[in-house]
Amino acid sequence: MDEASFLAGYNPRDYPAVAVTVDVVALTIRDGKLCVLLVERGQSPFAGHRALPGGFVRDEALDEAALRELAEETGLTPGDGNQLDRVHLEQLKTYGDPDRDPRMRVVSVAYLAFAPHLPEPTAGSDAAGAYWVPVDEAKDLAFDHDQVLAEGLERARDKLEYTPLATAFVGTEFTISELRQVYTTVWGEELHAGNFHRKVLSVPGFVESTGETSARGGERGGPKARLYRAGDARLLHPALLRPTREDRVR
Amino acid sequence: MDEASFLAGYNPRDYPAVAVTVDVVALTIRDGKLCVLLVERGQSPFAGHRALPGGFVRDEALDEAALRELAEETGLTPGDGNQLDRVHLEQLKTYGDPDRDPRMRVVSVAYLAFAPHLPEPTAGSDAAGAYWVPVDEAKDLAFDHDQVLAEGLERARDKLEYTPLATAFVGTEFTISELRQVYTTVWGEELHAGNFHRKVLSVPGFVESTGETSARGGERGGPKARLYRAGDARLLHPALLRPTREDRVR
DNA sequence: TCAATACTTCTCAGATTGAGTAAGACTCGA
DNA sequence: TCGAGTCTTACTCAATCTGAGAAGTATTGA
Repeated sequence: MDEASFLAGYNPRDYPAVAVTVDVVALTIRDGKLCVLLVERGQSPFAGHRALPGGFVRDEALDEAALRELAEETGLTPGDGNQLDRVHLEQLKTYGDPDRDPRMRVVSVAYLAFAPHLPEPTAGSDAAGAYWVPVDEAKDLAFDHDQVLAEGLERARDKLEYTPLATAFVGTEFTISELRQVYTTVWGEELHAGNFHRKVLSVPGFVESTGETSARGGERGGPKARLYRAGDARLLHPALLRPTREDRVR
Repeated sequence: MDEASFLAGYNPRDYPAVAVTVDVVALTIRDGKLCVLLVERGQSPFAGHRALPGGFVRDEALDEAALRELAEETGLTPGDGNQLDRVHLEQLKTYGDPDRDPRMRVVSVAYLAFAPHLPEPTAGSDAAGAYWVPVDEAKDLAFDHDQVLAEGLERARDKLEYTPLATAFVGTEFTISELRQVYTTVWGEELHAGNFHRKVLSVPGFVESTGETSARGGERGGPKARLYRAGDARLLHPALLRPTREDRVR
């Protein structure tokens, strides 16, 4: 289509019908593992495969559609004072290869969601077919969802470096250790506890002290730890860089 | 829509028709200024306003649609050995507010393009209505394109820090000074020439020497400079951080 | 009570950064 | 042709940041 016909106005009936959906890569940490929310597909295509939760966009903004899908699959109601209100949602990427869905042209806007510990979706609800799966067991997903998940994980790992995203995985009050465990879980690498501590406290606006102390020490011993909450920084400066970056440079 | 009806199959006729377009934020440096490619709108809505180049997605991948739109508006043919082959294209974000186009629901996938010096689109071609505009003069654009441009610029400024993106704005062979001018132009900040030099050469894979020297010195004096080409790094480590980040942290 | 754990702080050497300086190559205009 | 000004490149140095190790102490489970 040239510029003239573009300006002449839209006539979508001249083009094949396109469906627009949202898919959500919802990540949380359960039992020390990074997990993603998946749904079981009952019907063809990809019957028996698992897929990212998602669905058609209605008369709503794309962000709203993503939050709605997440709410439906987790069984939680947004704005209800539950953990869903603390979920961090951001757009990941849009996937629109002509043959990514065998039935028709589907353009899917993928979202990335970071959540603190959410309850297991309850059976009997709309969310009956959804459950949390450790990311390293989430393979063979329907459509191009393997790729979507992979790109979502890469984005999450990167954002941990230069944004306070890690605080979205813990409760409103947390210890430096809990925060460090988010990093080690998502990155799959151990971090030097002392240096991490120094670094987190030295980045302006990353965390602020509550003045309180945790109720008890670690599971296997150790002293009580001071509690912090997320600060007002939107970017970490200086950033918390991953130790072994050289591998990922080229 | 609940999970059951989602799995039951798509029936897009149950939903309002949605059009999918691509819009391109094409950036280049001309006369020491960061410029964006805009087209003039002749028709309502937003007649007389300028807009980002874009159009409907056909039976093609989204990336292909973006490259095609860019080719049509610049008057260049992809794969033709011209500068278009060196353009770096990446997806920016998808915009889909229900009322962003007054005529119907339009979901637009925005792309960011970084180009070395491209020719001015020639009059008489399809690209007659397109021209390069310094980004600080690109205001009052049609639809939500002010916002799209703003987010594209922010992305470009960020990516200069941790990717070798700057090399996409210069020729295949360039001097360290030319590279530094890309940074100062995009960031709008002066950089210490000596430190920049040291830093660029110390980042593995950022640039590699050609062994050659520029044909002449700077416009107003100075010695000839060594020539480099882009290296094989995809990420800069350590990154080239902007000097005044504190302002942007919260 | 003991051994193990782990929060927090400290130390120290090495690397990196920002700011300044300097030698020499080059351009332009007088 | 010469001199002033410009620019590339390299070097210096103090301040800061980093990674690695270790110390001191509080707390846990056995």
